[in-house]
Amino acid sequence: MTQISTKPPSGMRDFLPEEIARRRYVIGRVREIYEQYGFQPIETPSIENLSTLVGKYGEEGDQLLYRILHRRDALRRALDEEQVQEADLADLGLRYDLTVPLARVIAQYGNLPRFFKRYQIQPVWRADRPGRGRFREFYQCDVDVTGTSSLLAETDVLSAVARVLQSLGFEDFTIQVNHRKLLTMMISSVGIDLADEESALVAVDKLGKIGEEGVLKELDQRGIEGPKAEALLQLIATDKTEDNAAIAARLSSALGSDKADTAIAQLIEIIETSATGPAAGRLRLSPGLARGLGYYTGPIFEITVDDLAGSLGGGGRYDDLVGMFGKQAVPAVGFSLGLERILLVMEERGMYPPLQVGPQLVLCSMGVDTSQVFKVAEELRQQGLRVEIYPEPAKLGKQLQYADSDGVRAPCAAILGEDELENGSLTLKALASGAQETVPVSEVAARLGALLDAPPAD
RNA sequence: GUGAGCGUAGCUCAGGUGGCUAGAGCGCUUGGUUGUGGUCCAGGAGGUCGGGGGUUCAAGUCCCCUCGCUCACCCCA
Repeated sequence: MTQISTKPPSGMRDFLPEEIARRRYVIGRVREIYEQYGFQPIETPSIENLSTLVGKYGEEGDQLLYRILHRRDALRRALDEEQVQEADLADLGLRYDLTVPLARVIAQYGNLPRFFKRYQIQPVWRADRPGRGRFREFYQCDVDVTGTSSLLAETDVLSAVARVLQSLGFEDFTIQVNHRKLLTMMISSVGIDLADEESALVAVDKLGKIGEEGVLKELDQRGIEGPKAEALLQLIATDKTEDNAAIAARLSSALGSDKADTAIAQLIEIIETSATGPAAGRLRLSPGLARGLGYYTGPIFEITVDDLAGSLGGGGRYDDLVGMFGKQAVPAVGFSLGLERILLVMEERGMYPPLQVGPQLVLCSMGVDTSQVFKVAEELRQQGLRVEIYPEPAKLGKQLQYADSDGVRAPCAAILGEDELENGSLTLKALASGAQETVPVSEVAARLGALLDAPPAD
């Protein structure tokens, strides 16, 4: 093939104006509400030192990091080494999430507020295989609170994301809640070796998808003996009639340890505190919820809706991550909304309001000098209108057709001919109804609304 | 990484068992209509049929390889 491919790389996308309008609408809501909850925006570089990223996400995550080769001489030197290791060839990587860069920022700057509440909406990159709602470059919308172990931070973060979804029109989401320490205790209480913890959790996490039979089979494949697997499944399996209090009581008596009770009490406190906010009634104790990322230490969360296999977002407490940068440990909790997932579900459910970003008015002209046309356009723009000028001489019909074509979809055309120019006026034409009116240039913005509302002329 | 399916015009897609210059709708464009579009009529442009190889007198069609995309699994946002 001699032609150069014009497609973007697999898993990456171009966004055309229509798509941008939808993305901006959602991002706008997210920002508005995150700020209402007192979070401040930050941004960090797309590229981090590899040492910042490696070892934070578990083995699987390390595999999915996009690595950036050394440049020029450094690469040549690395290639000349006797036994070249993959690790020697790269020193930088694209960020895999927004949480680790935040932890680096917290460790780096000593003068941040004691309770740093930040949000961050930027793309991240993962080298895995694209699928439905999965991309190699995708946006996350993170909120985090650092510097406090108070469970109010959890409540705040969960309420903020619940409010975002609510304001976008979601009525049916569930926030699943679990605790990392509870998972560990469940694993050990049934006699599974802690070395198998991660493996067992992956299997357990699939309960909702593959059912009890499926989980038992999967646990067996992972070398966990039948009786232990059964016992673990007993702990995590819940049915819809079992409410949060019942699940909590059951786990407490089954595990019978103070540590377990502490974790359970934390989750209950989060749920109870949230009861007066937007997350009320949405939180559900899910003993099987595991989450893949390695850095969580306390409560963990995930938001799901029934018609999406994955999640709309997830988060949790990560009290040890900042300390991994070799400085003082700082407790933190955060949540990440997946922009692409939200957009996918909204698209499928038709949840977008009408969004208009193109020109409100296309200025069409007939036999008028371009400098005059431009002058009039500027006057309209000064009135606050979004104005596009038809740039070439053409028949009026063609200009009108263009103004109403896909991808422009201006609600109105303005006609500037010799007559209008002479009178300092424009002929406005509402393109949907055909209603038409000649008005002074200075009054176009004021008259436009009424004209667009006018009944169709025939 | 595993399994299945699909790649024909800018877009959505037709093209039984191989057979003339590869089609339709939409879109684009010219004219009918020297300042009124979205209807109608007549024309026009646009395709290495994803790429490479093979079988054949003959391949969009059959076979092999390859690339890309989609769906499911895996994992995740």
